[in-house]
Amino acid sequence: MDIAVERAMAVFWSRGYHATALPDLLHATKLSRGSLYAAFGDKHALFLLALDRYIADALARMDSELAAGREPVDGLRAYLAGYVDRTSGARGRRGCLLVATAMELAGRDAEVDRRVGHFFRAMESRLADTLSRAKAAGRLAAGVEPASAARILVCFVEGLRVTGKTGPSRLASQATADALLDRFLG
Amino acid sequence: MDIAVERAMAVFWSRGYHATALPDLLHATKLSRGSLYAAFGDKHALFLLALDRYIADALARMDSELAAGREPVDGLRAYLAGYVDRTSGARGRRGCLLVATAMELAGRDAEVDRRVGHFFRAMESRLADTLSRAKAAGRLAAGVEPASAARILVCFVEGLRVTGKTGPSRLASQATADALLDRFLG
DNA sequence: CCATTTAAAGACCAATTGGTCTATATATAG
DNA sequence: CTATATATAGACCAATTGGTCTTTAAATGG
Repeated sequence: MDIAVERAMAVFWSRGYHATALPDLLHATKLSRGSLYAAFGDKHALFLLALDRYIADALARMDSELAAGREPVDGLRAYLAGYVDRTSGARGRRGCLLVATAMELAGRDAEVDRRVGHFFRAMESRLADTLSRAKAAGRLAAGVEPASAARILVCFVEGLRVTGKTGPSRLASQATADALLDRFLG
Repeated sequence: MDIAVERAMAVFWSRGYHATALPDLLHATKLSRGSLYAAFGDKHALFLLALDRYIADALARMDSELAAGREPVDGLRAYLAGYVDRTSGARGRRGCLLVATAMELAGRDAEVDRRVGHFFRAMESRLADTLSRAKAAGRLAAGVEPASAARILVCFVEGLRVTGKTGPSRLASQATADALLDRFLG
């Protein structure tokens, strides 16, 4: 049933929660109505599974980009490059399941609230760790605090996902990300 | 009919486009079904009017915060403080009609695309102008380009709107905004 | 006070929503 | 080969969707 969650995730990702109708999910998962309800309960439960998978994928990718064995500054560059890639052109227009969900459902769905909050905290703490390692290696500019720089980066990349919906060019986005990182590096 | 658009805006703002049902709009505007359709055509047309109003309000506020007669750095501080206020606590949880709309409808609704694109361009150009004035006054740190700093700020404030859905504390958000601005100032 | 426009109330519509259930087909196990 | 479990297709459901239309009430202008 793993593949069904992945396919459902793709539909919710492209259309959002409310705009995804049951026939969309049946078509994407190639499941019958009965099988889908037997396996997942209802639309909302399936959505939460899809969201969980999306979050797990994002955090796993982050862990590999910011791996402890790597040069922290290289990790940050790879992390930002990944976001630039995912927020430019057609991939940018597709958007982000987590940001779309936060805007559509957070504050009205406690299960979503928990997941969104957890994701932002997890992202921020990984960035703060990496920035601390960079600072210890003397790679950060004077006066840059890892904790607040991490919060800035979280806002920046989530903002990239928003502006990315207009499908900006990769070049412009990359230059913007580079300019921000340059402000942090010594 | 101005007040009706304003009330409709408040509903779309709180619930999003798809989750707003006609009875919600009728209740909020205190209009009858017939009157609403006679005045605005349909749900989608009313939504676009509400979005236009939201955008006009945001740009007007920005023009006053970043007024040409003012010290540009003071303007930037006021601008960021406004975002901090609107993205913390309960106001943060309410979210942003423009960001929610971008995530929910951009790429599937050409009228929305045009408006979202216009808004981001307008915001970026206002910020770039203000940053240029700051640079001319010698208030910018060495190596800070107004154009890319403006794009960074657009991403940052839109990211604040996303993370704001978790209702963070005003203090933390303000400290983050201050830390970012400090990276730009000499 | 009357005539005319304007708006309100709400019946009504077909289509769609998420969800259940039954009947049929298909595997699978013995 | 047969018995049983599993999944399919799709009928069916009440509720809700956005939207129209008619009837009644309320303003408004003369």
